[in-house]
Amino acid sequence: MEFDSNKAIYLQIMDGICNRVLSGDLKAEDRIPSVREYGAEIGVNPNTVARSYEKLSEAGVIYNKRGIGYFITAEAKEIIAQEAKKQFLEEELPKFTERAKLLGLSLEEITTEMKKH
Amino acid sequence: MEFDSNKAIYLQIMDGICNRVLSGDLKAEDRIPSVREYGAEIGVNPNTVARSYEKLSEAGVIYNKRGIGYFITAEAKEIIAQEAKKQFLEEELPKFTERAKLLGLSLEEITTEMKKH
Amino acid sequence: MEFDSNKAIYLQIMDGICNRVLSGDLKAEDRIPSVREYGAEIGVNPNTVARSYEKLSEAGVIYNKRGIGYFITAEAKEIIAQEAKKQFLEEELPKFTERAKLLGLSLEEITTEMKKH
Amino acid sequence: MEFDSNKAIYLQIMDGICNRVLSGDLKAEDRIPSVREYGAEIGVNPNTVARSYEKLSEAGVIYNKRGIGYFITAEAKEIIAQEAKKQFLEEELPKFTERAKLLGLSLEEITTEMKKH
DNA sequence: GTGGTCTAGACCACC
DNA sequence: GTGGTCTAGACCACA
Repeated sequence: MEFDSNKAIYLQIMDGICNRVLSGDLKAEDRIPSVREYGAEIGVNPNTVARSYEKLSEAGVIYNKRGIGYFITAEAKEIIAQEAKKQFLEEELPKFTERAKLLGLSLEEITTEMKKH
Repeated sequence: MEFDSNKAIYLQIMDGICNRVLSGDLKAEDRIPSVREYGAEIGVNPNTVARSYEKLSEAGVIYNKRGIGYFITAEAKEIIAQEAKKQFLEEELPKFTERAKLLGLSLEEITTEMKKH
Repeated sequence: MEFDSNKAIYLQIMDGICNRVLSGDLKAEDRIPSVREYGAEIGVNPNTVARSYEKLSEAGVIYNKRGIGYFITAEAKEIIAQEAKKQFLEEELPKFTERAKLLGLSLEEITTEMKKH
Repeated sequence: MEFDSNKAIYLQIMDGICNRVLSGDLKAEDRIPSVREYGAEIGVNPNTVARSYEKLSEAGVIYNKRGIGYFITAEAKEIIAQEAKKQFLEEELPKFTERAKLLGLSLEEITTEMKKH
């Protein structure tokens, strides 16, 4: 797995799991790999994976069954979607539009460009 | 001057100068303040300002006249605009659209939202 | 380690690493010492070593794994050789020949002299 | 006049005058411009030009007639040629050949390349 | 005055 | 442990 070295790895791991939940790849009660397993799989220190899991647990996206592993919560998708949507509309979108404006890109150019993706 | 503590000061200084060039406030051959002067003005260590200047110099936005100071290059505006546009279209926009797609937002919703700003 | 006081230490550190890559002493994916370690070893402030590493990183000769250290890139040797050759043929050699011409030295004299070394 | 910002301007001025003597453009007893004149001509602070003239005087390449100006000495060409030749053969040429060797360039390649200039 | 370099020491996030 | 950033203060060559 490749990481953008400009962003903390544990955050990128969190994003990866959240995105898999959003996309439906991970569903409620699915088990995710142990920190050791997952760390080995993506070539990252288990401590770093543990940090991601800890944060996700705090957020209510996953929960721990002692001695068994981590599982996706029933509310995970909802939590993530809600949080993500809010942040997207209130922070990312305004920043994005302002930046486009500064660069002299019109709304038409933007939408044209977005359709390519 | 206020700085966002989430971003390195030297980067924010660079951004500040680039924006002043983009806005036309700084023009080709204009001299920018000495590292000591500017550092005192914005309450930052001269070394930190020097770091910004060095980076901008490498980027071709400013150049140095020995013993005199730093000056805006003739190509500064072009370089900055080009770089910014490239980064926007190749990195930010794709990330943005992908994120919107993941959140289930349609192109119409996005554009509606963008028009508000 | 000894340094030529006419040249910035951080440049000499860079040269040292580049030469070790060229000679094959350092290969792709090899780890180089941490800034603290290397600084202590050669009697130089870690900040100065860090500056060298940063520059080499920008040049694509080494890359950083967060929290782990710096490693030689796969393209390092190629980049260094190419850059060195380019600089030699386009800058040093012309300067050298012009200087020889100005001093009234013929090509034969030069080559004879060069064979001695 | 253009200067390489990596080398002190006063040294570049000295080189320029020495080269003009070597090439025969400036001959014994020729007057060179006053520091003020020359500074204005090449866009350099007169102090900097003065520094060059001072160094050249020390070296015996030019001499001063009080109130009149600076003149090329009779021995100038000889002094420069001798000094330059010595430095060239003992310092520049060995460095040059070693560098070529390091880059894997053969003597034939070098001479071929030199003939182009 | 200008920038360039270096040292020493500190704090931080991250692994 | 790792590097990234910042401060403070120093010395230097140069204009």
